[in-house]
Amino acid sequence: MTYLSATPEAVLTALADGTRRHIVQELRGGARSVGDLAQVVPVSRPAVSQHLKVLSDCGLLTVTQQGTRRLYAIAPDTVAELRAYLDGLWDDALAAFAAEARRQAAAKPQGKDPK
Amino acid sequence: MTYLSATPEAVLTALADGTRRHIVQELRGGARSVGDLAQVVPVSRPAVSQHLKVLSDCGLLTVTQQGTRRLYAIAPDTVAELRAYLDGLWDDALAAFAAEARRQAAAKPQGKDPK
DNA sequence: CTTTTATGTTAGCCACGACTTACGGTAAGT
DNA sequence: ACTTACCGTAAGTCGTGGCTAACATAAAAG
Repeated sequence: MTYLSATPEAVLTALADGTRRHIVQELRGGARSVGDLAQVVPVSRPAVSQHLKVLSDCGLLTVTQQGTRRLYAIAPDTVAELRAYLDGLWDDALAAFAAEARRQAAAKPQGKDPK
Repeated sequence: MTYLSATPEAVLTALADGTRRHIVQELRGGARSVGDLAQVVPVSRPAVSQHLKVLSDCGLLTVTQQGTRRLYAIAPDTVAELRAYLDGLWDDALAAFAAEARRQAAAKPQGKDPK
């Protein structure tokens, strides 16, 4: 629980399951309880509980206990980390793509424009 | 040239596997061949080929054949689509988080939420 | 045309994980 | 204290998917 280091790989693995994506979709509007989510997601309540454990273990959800109920909500920090991870992927891919385009333009003497 | 990519869900499912993430990481620097990737990834060459098929089927990689070799590269468009999908997923969640923080700061008592 | 290189494809085995049922535990209401 | 509501956990089943090994394919080289 004290593992603050939520690796983007773990978050991606968690988001691979469709039921977990469904749960995250439902949490867009705000925090909700387990039984509340179980009424929307087409699986049993324990299954929802297991998915919530996975999502909170990877740091994507936070838990706040109110009496006998537990409210789960999306953790913005982990979201920001995942976005940064994908941004890095996107930037490097774009640079490589541009380099490839330049190399192909230089190799093909179609317009003779080596930039 | 720009093929229609599959759903972001398929991309997330593809990125769930660690070996496939490893392959994508290796492709950040630019396009590489299958045998070249098989020397870096700790699995057999056919396994790499299967992963590359999954990654290109979901639109995340592009293939360019040069003689007997096949060069795989990251498709920036699909990465951008995935980023947009994820951004749409948490945009509302971030607003809900801010609203929740304000509500908790304003309402001190533990009022039940009749929903 | 035969060989070599580089890759895609298939069959089969095996592990991981998603799901359900059943049970245990905790907090509020009566 | 008893009951009810809400939730987490354990055990077990079963489908999905990743891996290796063996075979098939295509293009360049000789």
